Amino acid sequence: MSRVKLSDIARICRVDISTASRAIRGDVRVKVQTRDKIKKVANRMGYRPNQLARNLVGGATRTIWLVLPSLDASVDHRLVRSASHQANECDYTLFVALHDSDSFGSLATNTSNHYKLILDRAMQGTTDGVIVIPRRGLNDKKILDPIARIKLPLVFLDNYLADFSCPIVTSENEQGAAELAQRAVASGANGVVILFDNLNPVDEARRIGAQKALVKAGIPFCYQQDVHRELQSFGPMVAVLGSSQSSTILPFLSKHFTELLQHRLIFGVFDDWIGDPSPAEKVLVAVQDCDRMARQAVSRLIALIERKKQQPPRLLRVPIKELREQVPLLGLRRPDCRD
Amino acid sequence: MSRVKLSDIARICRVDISTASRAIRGDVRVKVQTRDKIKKVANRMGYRPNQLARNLVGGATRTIWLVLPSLDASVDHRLVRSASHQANECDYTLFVALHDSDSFGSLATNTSNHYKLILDRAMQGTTDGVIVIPRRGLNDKKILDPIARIKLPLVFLDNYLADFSCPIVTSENEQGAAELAQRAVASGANGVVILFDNLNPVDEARRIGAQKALVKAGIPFCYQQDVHRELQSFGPMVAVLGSSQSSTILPFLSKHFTELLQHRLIFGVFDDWIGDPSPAEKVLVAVQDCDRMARQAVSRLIALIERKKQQPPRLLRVPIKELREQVPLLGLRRPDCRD
DNA sequence: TTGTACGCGTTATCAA
DNA sequence: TTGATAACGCGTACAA
Repeated sequence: MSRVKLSDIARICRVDISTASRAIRGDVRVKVQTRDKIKKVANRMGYRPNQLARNLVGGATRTIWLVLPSLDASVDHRLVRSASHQANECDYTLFVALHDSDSFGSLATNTSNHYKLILDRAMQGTTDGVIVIPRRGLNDKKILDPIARIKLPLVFLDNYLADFSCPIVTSENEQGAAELAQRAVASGANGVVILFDNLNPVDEARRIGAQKALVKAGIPFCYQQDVHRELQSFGPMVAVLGSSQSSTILPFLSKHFTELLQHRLIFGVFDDWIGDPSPAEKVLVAVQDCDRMARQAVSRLIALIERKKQQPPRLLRVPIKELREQVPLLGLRRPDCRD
Repeated sequence: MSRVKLSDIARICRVDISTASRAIRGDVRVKVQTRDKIKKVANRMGYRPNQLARNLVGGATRTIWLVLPSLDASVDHRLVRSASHQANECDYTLFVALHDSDSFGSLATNTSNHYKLILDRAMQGTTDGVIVIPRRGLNDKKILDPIARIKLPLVFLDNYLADFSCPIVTSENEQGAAELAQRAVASGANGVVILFDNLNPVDEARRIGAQKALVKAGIPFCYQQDVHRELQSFGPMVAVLGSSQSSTILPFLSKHFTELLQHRLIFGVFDDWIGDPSPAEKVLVAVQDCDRMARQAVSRLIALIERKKQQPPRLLRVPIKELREQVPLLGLRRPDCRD
């Protein structure tokens, strides 16, 4: 288990530790002969410099972390994959850490402890910078503040906290939601239920986008809390817009099942819809450009680390990649749909 | 700016660093008054012990890595999620590293460089142990050998290399494939195409399992290379068994499209099938118990790290979780496909 | 109960 | 071109 260390190869080569250190890092100030010999010996003995010690004296690790609550949503997979790719291409190694906490389940105490733990480690020189995807419903300010204080390079991805001065990469959420609303209207919706909350900037932007579009189109809409009152006043076809199938639409659906089934339904969500449109006769999906988002986040973080000039917009909004429509697989459900 | 360290709070409390060190770790040999005071000050100043330094003096990092080629398959998501969970519960932090290389795409050179890089880092004291999911088609022996030499705790998950003496957690692959075959036969298959290759232990086990089951059932079968010759001799209904939809069944399907469409089809795969059974009238899915596999892998790795007694079977085969059937959503297909 | 002094493996700053 | 020495932040025998 004991690994070969610098002093070992120094002793064997009959040079000082410092010489060995320099030789191994390819310092030109060491004579070529000596350098080659030392390198050879080091290689032969399978020497691996101890990163812990290196970091302790304060070097770069060429390592970045992607810290996120969980891998539950498909967006997360995509972001992780692309970020990892991009990091590799830039000769960095990206490590992914999940802290298992989101707005819903899990005890806030325990999980936010893991969150803190991870960020704590990040501040101890183990990584050159951090990409954070904050939790949707909880406020991460207190947890992230120390990072800002230390001035450890930080970039927000997807979601973000407004009161940090670091780069942010997110989607054109306002526009995406607006398009969802427009398409719902174009598909015949007589009224719209907006489920975007305002617990975080992303949902807020989406709420605003949907709202603006509907005002402009002159279509009535309401928010979750007013469904009881408003739903009847809507026409026969109702659209329900929310951020995700599993955490927004489905809970809402099961809560207001009987009322909703009195209408023809259209769902509008971000990212993806798994399976059949179900009680709805159509699902609209605004697909985020995860690949581009992740790549941008990594690039910006690395620029920050290497102190290069930043690209202008601190808050970068990546356009929605695609607006997809899904209908039941084998044609009709309900009276009839489409064309 | 720079973080508060032990010497800071020692100076403020007018005690020696060592006393502060003891107090903070709750050593009983320090007077209760002093201890409480020091703890209070440390808390107030937001002191966080530097793990790097702690580790350097010879502790553990309470950190483990999960190294895998990519996050392409849904199995991977599940494994990552559960492993992360389990690690957190054991008060370890799990970091996920992807090296972007699998049997298919990507230049072997560049990607296996990242692979090496990651494992190199692993051997530099930054982690207490590593869980590896090897690549399916390529041999990782050379890359993993150094890890074994160093005796860094290592556990294989899902797939594995036979010639390492570390714990292995995988599925009951042989039995799973056998069940797939049996179910295919029970569903009326008159002949079976086995696409499990023998490039790795997992596929090998599956191939053997399917083969044994079919011999026992007296149903004719063939491997990929003999399809041309054998397919006609099969009856009207043919089953195709492979490890995954995207990397096995679909490529095979498109390669032998016209021949296959002369038969009624059943597909059998592991883990999941996304979307409609397509030209097949039924899909059989052997779902691996990723949660249990990941948890076992983490537990075993931690046991190894903490030098606890190992559970007997070095090669643990977790039973298949479920054998699912998927048929086209709205009843039968056949005469007319797709619109 | 507390302080002294050394070690952990490297890098960096001086001298030589 | 090389060597001695001081950091880096912390743990811990050993001494007081």
